[in-house]
Amino acid sequence: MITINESSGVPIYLQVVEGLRCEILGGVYGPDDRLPSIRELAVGLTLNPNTVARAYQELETLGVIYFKRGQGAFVAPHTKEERMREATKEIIVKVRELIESALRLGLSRDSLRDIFQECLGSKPEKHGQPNDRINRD
Amino acid sequence: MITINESSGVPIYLQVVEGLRCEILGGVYGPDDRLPSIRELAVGLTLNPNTVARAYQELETLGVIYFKRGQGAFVAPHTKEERMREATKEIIVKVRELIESALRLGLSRDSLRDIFQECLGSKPEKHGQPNDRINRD
Amino acid sequence: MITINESSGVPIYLQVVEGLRCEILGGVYGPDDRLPSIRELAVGLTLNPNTVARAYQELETLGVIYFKRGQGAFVAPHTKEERMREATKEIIVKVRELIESALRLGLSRDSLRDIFQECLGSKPEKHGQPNDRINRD
Amino acid sequence: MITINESSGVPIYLQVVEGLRCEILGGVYGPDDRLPSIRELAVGLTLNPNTVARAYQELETLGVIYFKRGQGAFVAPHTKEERMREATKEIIVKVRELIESALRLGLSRDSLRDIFQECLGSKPEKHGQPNDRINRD
DNA sequence: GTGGTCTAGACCACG
DNA sequence: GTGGTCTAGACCACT
Repeated sequence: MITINESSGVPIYLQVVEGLRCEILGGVYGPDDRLPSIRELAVGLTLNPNTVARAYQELETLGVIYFKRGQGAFVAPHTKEERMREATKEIIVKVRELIESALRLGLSRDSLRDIFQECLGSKPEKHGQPNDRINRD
Repeated sequence: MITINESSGVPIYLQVVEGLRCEILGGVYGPDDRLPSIRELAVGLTLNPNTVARAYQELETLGVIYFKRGQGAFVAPHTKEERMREATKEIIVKVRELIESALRLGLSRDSLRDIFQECLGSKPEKHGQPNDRINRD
Repeated sequence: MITINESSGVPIYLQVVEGLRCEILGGVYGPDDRLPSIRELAVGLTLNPNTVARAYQELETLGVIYFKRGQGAFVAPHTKEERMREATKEIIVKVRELIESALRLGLSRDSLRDIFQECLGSKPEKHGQPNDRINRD
Repeated sequence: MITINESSGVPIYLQVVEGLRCEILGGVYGPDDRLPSIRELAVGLTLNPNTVARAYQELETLGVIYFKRGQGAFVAPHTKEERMREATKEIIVKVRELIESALRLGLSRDSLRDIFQECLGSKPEKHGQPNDRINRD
């Protein structure tokens, strides 16, 4: 399910975009599967249909989905590998930016490496953070 | 020196904030040193004084600087260790967010580890990316 | 046979309209011949009967076909010359619009002439474009 | 000046897009020139700002303009040649579609050639069409 | 002042 | 039912 964080500063329509991309990547919707209609999703997420429509439009220009007139939106038949490559490229860009800003703030590469290790080592448990060493302040 | 990227999407005043924080961390300005005046910096960076003023305001609320009426802005007398801890905490939050979004996009922890290693291994050369393995696709 | 391109942006019912007009012009159906019923055509093209019905309606208002209650749709007894003149008029209108928009975009009349020559010179082969000179870049 | 035809069926925001593209191509706005603000243009064309904003967004994704936060929209510094090539490619696609539909309607290549010649030969005079031969019906 | 986002509600074309 | 377009008006962040 897609979750919307209204106070995160991230535009809602982008959260919808990312949420749907994840579901498609995760196999919730296979190639040429029909996505929920704009109105349905808008009701489900208690959003304005325009906001959802904007997300769908974004996904269309990204080539992730396509529309059939009067029938709805469908998952574009790209291979999972293609989409993984796309996702990986985006993450790499973000990692680079993060590293750059961290270095500018004066952190050493070694401490960054440690931080990565700590954060990555954590299991995705909902409650309780095993990395208290990092968390304390 | 602070460099401003007008088309990076990052608000200019935040670029100024980060730039000044780096200079302070780097020792360009010591505790209780006077920072350049808003006007001076605005002229130096060819920015609107309002933008620089907003950055200074932000730095004040962050506790990094303080103002003396009629005299200007001064570096708050925190220890360098304190500021490093602050910076580290911020980076950790960002790393966590990045990891979370990457996992949601379907990347494995192992591939993430690899990406970190690759990007971290890169020397901070300005031009040219040594990590062609990652860059190509 | 009529071919439907679902993702061409052209409304499906208009594709049906044009397809039938071509068949009538081509002599597949002569004056006062009975056209396939809406249901038959819908099944044959795997379309919604509503869509085909709308195409027939359009053709009726265009004067290309007429209906007999309970019997179906029939080709209106216009001469082939009349229909050709109609078709020609429509094409001329489109050509004018195209030229106008091209001129507004800054193309010269001479380059337009060249483009026409190139595109017209192409044989109506289904696959492969002989005009690589234009296509490449 | 941009003119909007409300009853042409063409979405208004696309008319704005094409209008601005023409003005940029025509040199009304040079590289890195500032375009009228969304609100200004909306008032000038008596459109809703949202509609104009959508046109500007479209132009941004097309790479024709770029935004500076808080300052407005500016013409992207592409060469006129690049833009001409783009425009030419689009026109070629349209010409091909037009020819194809004309052939399907039964017109011969020769008559098409004649129509092109007639329409192209016409000078862009506002009133009176010299091509009465084609116009009569 | 600038653009960006969101909501609300309307109308339309299409299937 | 579907999405597409448009308007109106609100609030926000940034310069």
